[in-house]
Amino acid sequence: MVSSTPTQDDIIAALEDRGCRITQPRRELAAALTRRRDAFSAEDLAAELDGVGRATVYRSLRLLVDAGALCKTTMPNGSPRYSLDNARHHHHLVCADCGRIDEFRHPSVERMLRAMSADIEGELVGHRLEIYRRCGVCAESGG
Amino acid sequence: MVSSTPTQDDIIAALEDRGCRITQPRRELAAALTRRRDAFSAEDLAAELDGVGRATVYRSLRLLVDAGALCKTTMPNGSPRYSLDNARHHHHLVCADCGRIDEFRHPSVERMLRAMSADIEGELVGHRLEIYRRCGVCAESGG
DNA sequence: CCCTTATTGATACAAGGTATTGACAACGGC
DNA sequence: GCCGTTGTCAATACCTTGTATCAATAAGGG
Repeated sequence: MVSSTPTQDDIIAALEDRGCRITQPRRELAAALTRRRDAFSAEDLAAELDGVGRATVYRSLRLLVDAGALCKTTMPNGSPRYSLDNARHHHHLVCADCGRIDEFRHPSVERMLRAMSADIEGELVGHRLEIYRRCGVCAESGG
Repeated sequence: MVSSTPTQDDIIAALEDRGCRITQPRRELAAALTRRRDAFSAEDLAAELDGVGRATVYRSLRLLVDAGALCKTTMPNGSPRYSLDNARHHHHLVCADCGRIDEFRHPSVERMLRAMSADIEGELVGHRLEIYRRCGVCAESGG
């Protein structure tokens, strides 16, 4: 159970758990991920990893999202960003200005889903929730 | 105030309200929209509107989303869909199987947002919420 | 009816991602 | 420790969902 920022080994372990082979490109990718403290685009990451093919970066990102080691978040303009997954179940607090992504958990979200499932026909199979805000830094700097 | 499924005239009116010119392509597009009872992709619509350029379709869809006559929703796989906007403020109930999109309003959503805004640093500027389910039809037919 | 200006269609381009394919390398078996 | 299987790789082509550009056109106010 990973409960704080994952290390390179945590990411590798997530792949091993899924029965994936641990290859050199995946090791490089895991290392690059742990160096990133912020949210990033797949293209950014691919550009950083010179020896690794673009398709491999995309494939690995998908694997890691499926494995729960990464989160994929949508910016207000629809552009996707990836970030390390710190906690179990959470949602995303996205700064509409600087793009910074924080995870958060709030009991009201689960409460909302429970309340809705009672009133909704059919079985709930998932949800997508992003909260957009201006973060503290942007609120101060931006007028 | 449009409160049930909009007609072609409602869509045209939404464009007029924004000071847009009512052109032949936009009339055709509005007619095509009212013929669609389901959610659709922009490419589908563009393919249906033979005389209308692809760029025009995309431009008009954006206008109509901005004007509040259309909703843009994200499917579980990330692919976008458009649907007519029936009510004022609402969220989307998307069937993960057939792609059917229903609008819904539930007080718990607003309650959740209020509760969170109290606990979140910075100003909330928006949100994105989709609920994925299996609709009644799919639950019956699909085993 | 004319003039201004928004709008159009065509086309090129961009972002983000998947499919294909021949080559390669991980790793289990021995 | 070597070998064969098979997952994975890089490269590349392609797809989807748009946006930018630009010359030609048509809406609609005066």
